[in-house]
Amino acid sequence: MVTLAEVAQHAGVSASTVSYVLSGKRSISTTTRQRVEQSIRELGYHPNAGARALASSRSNIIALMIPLRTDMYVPVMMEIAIAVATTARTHGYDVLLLTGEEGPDAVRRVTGSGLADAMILMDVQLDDERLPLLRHTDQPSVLIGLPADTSGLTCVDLDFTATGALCVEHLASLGHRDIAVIGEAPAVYERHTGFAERTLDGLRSRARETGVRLLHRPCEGGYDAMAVTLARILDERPGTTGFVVQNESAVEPLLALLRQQGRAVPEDVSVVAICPEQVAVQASVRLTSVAIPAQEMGRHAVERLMAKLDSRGTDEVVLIEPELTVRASTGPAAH
Amino acid sequence: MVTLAEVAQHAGVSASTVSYVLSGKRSISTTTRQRVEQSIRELGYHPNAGARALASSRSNIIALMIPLRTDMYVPVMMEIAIAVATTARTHGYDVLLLTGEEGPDAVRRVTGSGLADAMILMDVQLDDERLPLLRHTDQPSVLIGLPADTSGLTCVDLDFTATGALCVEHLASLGHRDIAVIGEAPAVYERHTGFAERTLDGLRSRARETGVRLLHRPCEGGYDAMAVTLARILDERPGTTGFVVQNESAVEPLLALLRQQGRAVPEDVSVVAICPEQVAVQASVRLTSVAIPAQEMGRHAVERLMAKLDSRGTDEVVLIEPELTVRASTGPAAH
DNA sequence: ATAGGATGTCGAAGCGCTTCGACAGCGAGT
DNA sequence: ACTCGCTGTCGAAGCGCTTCGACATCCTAT
Repeated sequence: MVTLAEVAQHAGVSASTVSYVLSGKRSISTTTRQRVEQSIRELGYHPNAGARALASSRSNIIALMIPLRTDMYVPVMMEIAIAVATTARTHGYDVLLLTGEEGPDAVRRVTGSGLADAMILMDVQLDDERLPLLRHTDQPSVLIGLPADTSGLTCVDLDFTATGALCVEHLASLGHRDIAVIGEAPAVYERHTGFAERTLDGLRSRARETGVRLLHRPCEGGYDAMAVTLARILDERPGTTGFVVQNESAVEPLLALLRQQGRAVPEDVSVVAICPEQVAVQASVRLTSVAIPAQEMGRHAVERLMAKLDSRGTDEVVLIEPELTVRASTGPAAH
Repeated sequence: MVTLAEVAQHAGVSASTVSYVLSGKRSISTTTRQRVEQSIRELGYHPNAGARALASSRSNIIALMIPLRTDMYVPVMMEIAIAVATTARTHGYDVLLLTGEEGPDAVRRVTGSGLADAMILMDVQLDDERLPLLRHTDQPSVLIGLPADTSGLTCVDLDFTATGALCVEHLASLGHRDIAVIGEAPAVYERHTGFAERTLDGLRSRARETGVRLLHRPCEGGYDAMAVTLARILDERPGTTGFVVQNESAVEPLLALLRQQGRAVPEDVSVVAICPEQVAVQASVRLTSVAIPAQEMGRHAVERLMAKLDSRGTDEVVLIEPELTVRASTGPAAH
C-alpha cells in the first residue's frame, strides 16, 4: 500500500507539500505540483480514507437511510438512491446505505462515530422519531419527504398537495363530477406517511372548490385487492367516471378490471396516475399522470446537503412543482 | 465528541483497557469490564470510525456495487441491497453504495483507499472488466451473478440453467409441445448478462431432451412491445400453448393480451414466470413461477464475504437451487 | 517455600494523514 | 541598500484508536 510519505520521497518533496497538492489548500508552484502528480500516478497512490478522516475529521461520506419496508414505491426508492449516489460522487462523496431497521440508533451511531459527515433520510413519517435527534445534532441532514413539523429541518419533496389538486383539477375540467381515489395500502396511511396524507388534502380541497364528489379508498397492490376495492367503489358511487390512482401496483389491475367490465378508457372513464414516468408510459393504456421525479429529488437532496456542508445554505423546504402530462387515459366525461 | 481517553479516565483505567473491553481481544476482569461499560453508557461514547480504521486497518465497511441501469429487475436489486445491508449489520459491518458508473475505477479507489474491507458486485457481465482487478487484489469479494470464467472468484446466484430446465420440464410434462420464451430486453442479451444466457441454455437443452419446440424472443417491457412480440410469436408458431416469461415488465401485458385475444389461462395457454414471488402472486392470474430469491442471494453473499474476511471459506460458486411453485397459470395442454 | 504459568492491566509506539506556524527566497517600494 | 510582504515549502504536532511487550498479582504444583 502506497503512502503519502512514499509519494513525497519519490517526488523529492515533503509530505505536507504532497498533501497541499492534493487538497489545494495552499498555493504550490506549477513545477512542484506536476512532479508530485506524476509521482502519484506512477505509484498508483490512493489516500487512505481512515487516516484522512481521522486527521481532518471529515469522512467524505454521506449516509442514506432507506426504508426497510418494500410495500411501496420500490422503483422510486431505488431511483432516488442511485441519484443520490451518483450526485454525491460528483462532489467527492461516497454513500453509506443504512436501512430503517436500526431506527434512531442508526442516527446516533453515525453521528457519534463520525462515520458520515451528513445524512439523507427517506420515508419520513409525519411524526418521525428520528427528528428530535436531527434537530439536536450539528450534523447536516436533509429529509426526502415532509414531516408534520419542519422547523429546523431541510426537506425535499414533490409538492403532493399540489399534485392532488392538479389531478382533481384536470378531471374536473373535463367534466367529471364523481371521482374515486385509489390510494396506497392502508398500512401506509396508518403510519402517517406524509405524502399520502398531503395528496389527500390536495385532492379534497380542490374537490371542494370545484364541487366534485370524492371517494377515497386505500388499496393493497395486486389484482384481487383491486377487484374488491373497485367493486365497492362502483357500488357506493355507480356514477364514478374519474379515477386517481396513487399506488403503482394497483395501476395495471385497475385497467384490466375496467376493460373486463366493458368500461372503456378514456371514453367511459378517465384515469390519472401519480407514479413514475416509466409506469405511466409502459401501462396497457398510456396514462395521463403526474410523475414522481425520483432522480430530481435525489439530486436536490444531495445539493442541499453539500450547501450545508459548505455552510452556505439554510434550512428550508424545497417542494418540487408537480407536472401533469396528458396522455391517453383521460378524456371528457360521458353524460 | 467523547473519546476513548475520556472513557478511560472516567472509569479510572487506561485507554488500552477500554480498547480491550470493546474488542474482547484480551481477558478483562468482570468488575473492570462493568465499570468501563458503565462509563461508556454514561458518556454516550461511540468509537471514532476513522481512528479505528487507521489503527486497525479495517474499516468494517463492505462496498456494494449496484448497476446504474434500471432496465431490469429493479425490485430484485433493491431487495438484494436491503438484504445485504441488514445482514452486514448483524456482523458489525456497514455498506457503502457504489453505482456501476465508475466501473473498474471504483474497485481501484475502494481497494486503494481502504475505504472498504471487501466488496460485493451485482450485475456481473459474462466478461466483466472488473474481474481481473478482483483476481489481483487481496481484498475479498463476492459476485452476485456468474461470469464466464469463475476461477479465483466467489459467486452466488440462482441456478438459472436449472431454472430454465425446470420451466420447460413443467410445461412439457403437462403436454405442451410448442413453447415460446419471452425474454429480457435485447440490450440485456447484447451485453451478455450471464443469467439471461444461462436461462436460455437451460431452456434449450431441456427442450431438446424432451422433444419440445422452443422459440425465444427478447422483449422490451411494456404493453406495446409485448403486443408486437406476441403477434410475431403467434404468427411464426400458431400452435404455441406454453409461455415462459423472464421479464417482469412483460408479465402483466402478456396476460392482458392473451385475455384480449380470447386465449384463456390456463385452459388454452399456460404461462410460467421467472420473477420475484411478489410479482407472481400479485399478477392478474396467480402465476406458476420460479422465484428469484433476492433476499437469500444477498444474505448468502454477505455470509460468504464474512467467511473470507475471517479467512475461513474459500473461493467457490454457490448456486441456489430453483424452486417452481405451481399456481393458477399452468395446466394440461389443450389438444 | 518457590518457581512457573495464568490472568489482568498499563505505557508507548505507531497507523497515514492534515494543518499550523516558521521560514527561506524573492521582487517591489522607499 | 534595506525593509516589507508575498509565495512556496517544510517540520512537527496531533487526530483517536489498536496492539505489542512489559509487568504486577495471584494461584497452583512441586
